[in-house]
Amino acid sequence: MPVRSSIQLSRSRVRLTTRSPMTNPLIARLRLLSSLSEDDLQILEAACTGPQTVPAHSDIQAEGRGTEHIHIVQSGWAARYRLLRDGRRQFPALLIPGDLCDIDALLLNRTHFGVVALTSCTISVLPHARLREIMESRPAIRDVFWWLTFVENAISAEWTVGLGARSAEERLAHLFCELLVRLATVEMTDGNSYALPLTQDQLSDAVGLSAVHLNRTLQDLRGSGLISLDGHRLTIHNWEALKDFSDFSADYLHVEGLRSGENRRAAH
Amino acid sequence: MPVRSSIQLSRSRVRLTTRSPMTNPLIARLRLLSSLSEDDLQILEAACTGPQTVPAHSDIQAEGRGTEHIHIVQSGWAARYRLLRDGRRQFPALLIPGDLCDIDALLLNRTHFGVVALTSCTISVLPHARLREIMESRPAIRDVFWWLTFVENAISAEWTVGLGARSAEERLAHLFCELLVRLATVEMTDGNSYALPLTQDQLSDAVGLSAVHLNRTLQDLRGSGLISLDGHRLTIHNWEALKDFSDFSADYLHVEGLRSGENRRAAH
DNA sequence: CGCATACTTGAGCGTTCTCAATACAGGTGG
DNA sequence: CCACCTGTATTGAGAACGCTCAAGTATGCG
Repeated sequence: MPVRSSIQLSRSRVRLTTRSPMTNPLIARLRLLSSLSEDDLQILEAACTGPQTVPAHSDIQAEGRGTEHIHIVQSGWAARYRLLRDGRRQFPALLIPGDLCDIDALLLNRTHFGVVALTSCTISVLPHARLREIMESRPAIRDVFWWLTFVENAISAEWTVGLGARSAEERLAHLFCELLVRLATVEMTDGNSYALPLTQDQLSDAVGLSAVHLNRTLQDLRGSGLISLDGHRLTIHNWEALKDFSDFSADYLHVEGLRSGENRRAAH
Repeated sequence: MPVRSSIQLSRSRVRLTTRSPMTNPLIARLRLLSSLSEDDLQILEAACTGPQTVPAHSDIQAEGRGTEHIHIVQSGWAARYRLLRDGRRQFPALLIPGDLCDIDALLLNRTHFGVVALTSCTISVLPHARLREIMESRPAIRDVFWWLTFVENAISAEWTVGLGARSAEERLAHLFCELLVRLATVEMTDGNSYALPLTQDQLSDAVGLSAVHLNRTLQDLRGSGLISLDGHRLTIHNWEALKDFSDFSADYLHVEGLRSGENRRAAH
């Protein structure tokens, strides 16, 4: 039993050698977590058109607008955001490669949240019309997108709990745990360490703290020896202790994948 | 222009005379907000089995369990909850008649949130297997359930924003606005007033405040003349002012109903 | 080298918390 | 009808937490 255990996701379904580093991370994630066939994955990948670059700080999707595409983060970090009257800003979600920015626009007229690129991002686009076609002919894909919606919902609920009931330090530690697990599913971690290219300002909008207090909280966390954050690389020195401190459990991220599906099959 | 304007939802599709007071509130809500046919509504209503009574304070769905049914609130108030190690509790969602308690269990193995009855509730049950059958034969119903998921998601995001960026008083005022609109869709309001059967303890778990501070915040709100809360009836004396104070906009509740659907039709 | 952005630190204030006591309400049994 | 009991609401006081304002220090880029 190593003193510093490290997070480990099952990678049984992943064939690293067959994937170029430029592979769509959403596809990578679904290959790992869903039971979609290679066929389905390829159809989906083909439907994602033209990754285009969005510079940091600019909107991927403006607040209150409609859209006819789903935006998918290919590389870089983004966030859903909401501006309050007096200029306060809150991120209800942080988006990393493989995340859908605005799937809710598929059925909702307007997204009342904007999506902003926190770093320079490449974003690919999946037209609603095309996705509807695909979902019609491939029910498994439809289920996967619904599943993704549920997972997002679970993350959102967990953030609500954190903001409502956890202290600043716990909240931040919890976020670092969440990010390790989520980044691991798209192979953006290196052991217990990952690149965290956000500014403290941006982090503070995610955890609902002022930038000043975020800075101090970060120092407390560093001081406790649980993590370090130098340059923009976050390292978790003691995963078990950080998990324990922040009361983190990866359950809500549903990293174990889709329900195995006897019931679904039985029903069809 | 009345000084105290009152909230008004379009009720054009509702035929009040044809509905008994015992009608399934989920069906009532969908009749109002979705474009489901009367046929679809009836199929759905028929699939909701045996409303059963759950006493206040007991679990409708235990934390971390799986389930083979969707639980639907018929009457009474419930909440999704999450317990933290040290006993703190947070509600990521408040559930009123017509709400689905645990639709995510349809695709997720376990719900990591519990559902508790806040008052005595009647809960009806929709078996997953049956719902899957129905969704297979009635795509419109499938879309409506996905739409409901998105709306929940939007509410959850809005709560995140509130907890992260709004003051105690704004947060509480915002919740009162939200509840007015949501209750109006199931006809549980009387003008700008509604029964709010929750204890202050329960309210405090929804807005992430201590019970003591919730009490004081409530008094501030009462003192400002915007609302009153006597017995368990909440009255909003000045809807516009309360909306303005809490920066509330009903957009995120999507009370205007499903997207009109040209795109959906075009794709099929 | 200089400017802009990000990070850090200090100090004081305001909000929200905890602990603890008190008041009030509804329901039960004597 | 009253005494009591439990749960809920209210109040006070002090402490902790997180905020704002403001200054100062890195760091990176042109």
